Amino acid sequence: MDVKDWLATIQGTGIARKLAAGQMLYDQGDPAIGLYEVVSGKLRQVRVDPEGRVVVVGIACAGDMIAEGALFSPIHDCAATAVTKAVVRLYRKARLLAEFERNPDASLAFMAMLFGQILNLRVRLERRSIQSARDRVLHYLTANAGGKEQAVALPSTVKDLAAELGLTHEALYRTLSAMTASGEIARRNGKICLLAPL
Amino acid sequence: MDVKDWLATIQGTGIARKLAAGQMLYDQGDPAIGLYEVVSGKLRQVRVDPEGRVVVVGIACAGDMIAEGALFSPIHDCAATAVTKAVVRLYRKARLLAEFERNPDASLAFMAMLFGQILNLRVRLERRSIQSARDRVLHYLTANAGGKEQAVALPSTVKDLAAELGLTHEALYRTLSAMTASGEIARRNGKICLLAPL
DNA sequence: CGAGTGATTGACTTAGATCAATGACCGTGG
DNA sequence: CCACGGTCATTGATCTAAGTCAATCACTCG
Repeated sequence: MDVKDWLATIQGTGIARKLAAGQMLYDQGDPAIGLYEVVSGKLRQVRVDPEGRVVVVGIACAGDMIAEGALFSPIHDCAATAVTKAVVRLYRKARLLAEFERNPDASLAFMAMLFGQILNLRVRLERRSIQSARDRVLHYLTANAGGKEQAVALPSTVKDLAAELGLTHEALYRTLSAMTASGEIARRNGKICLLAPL
Repeated sequence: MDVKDWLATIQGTGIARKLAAGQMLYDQGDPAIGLYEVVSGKLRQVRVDPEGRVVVVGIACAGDMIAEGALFSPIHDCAATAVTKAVVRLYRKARLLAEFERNPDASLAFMAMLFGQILNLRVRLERRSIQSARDRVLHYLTANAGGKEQAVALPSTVKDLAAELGLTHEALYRTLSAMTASGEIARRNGKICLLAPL
């Protein structure tokens, strides 16, 4: 059983909320009342570390869940802001916990979802161990390419992708240009296509 | 309820196994039969990515759990090798799943543990967004310092720490030397002490 | 007692960070 | 409707921190 299936079963209990582009859903440190499913649009999750540096934790798209930590912590450990117009659905802590009490399959589905995130984080961390900007981009593309012709839609802006890859946006632009010039990739309306090596 | 408490309740079901230093517990791709608790010693978890690069996923010490993914995947996604002489306890998949069916608190404890890992990974990822080697080291130290005088025991070798921080070992040695010289840190028998700024 | 590995330091090079400037685009308000 | 402020995209020039190559010493293990 998948989280989505299971969420569907308690769908009625979710409270929908609309966000305008740029609107903040919650801030780091806000009391956590539950977790959210992204129904449409994109949200940017951001953490600021003790020294004041800003780190993009991730970009959540339709279907993703955010703030799972709400179940285990009284406050949010990162902030979430709508990048585009967005709709989210809130699932209250108490209700979810009750569901877990009652339905072990739901628990398992939730664990699997959490573990999926762990895997995702591991891959992202692994990527940061790659020195070369080009190889890092390639790693990202191969890990995320989908569809008939290997294409990746950029999560939000190129700047965000740069942050995700741990590069400055300038370095990423340059790398992307170089890779386009060398025929490794092609950019088509907001997507990056991975071209097969000859 | 904490995972440890709960594990303690089913302790009897764990199967202990001894490892010599350097011995591999399981390899990436091996069938996963369950997850392990590290009873003593240290294990290094390593992943090799499709291009053949080696990435240290983490160093597990006594009390840590490894291979949680076993519950959700038929094979191991990384390899685990004993760094020192070590003892691990195996908890079989089926038994854990049965426990989850029966005891929702166990499920919750397990989820909390998984979430703890997510948080840990997030912090590590965040650290990689820091440019300067010095600041990265500082971030690591402040995040991990414990005890009366802020000290961090290096997980295994300095080389491993370098990998964890995403630096070459040379760069780390130099940074550590510079920081020692400037009085920011002190090194005492395998520990790094964070010295308060004047 | 070698062989293998970690720790440490030196010299040199380079990829990417920084600083800087420009054009495109978008929403907003007068 | 258009001017304006803001942000993103893109490219250039410069600089430096960290990577790379290389050598040495210490230590452990069979």
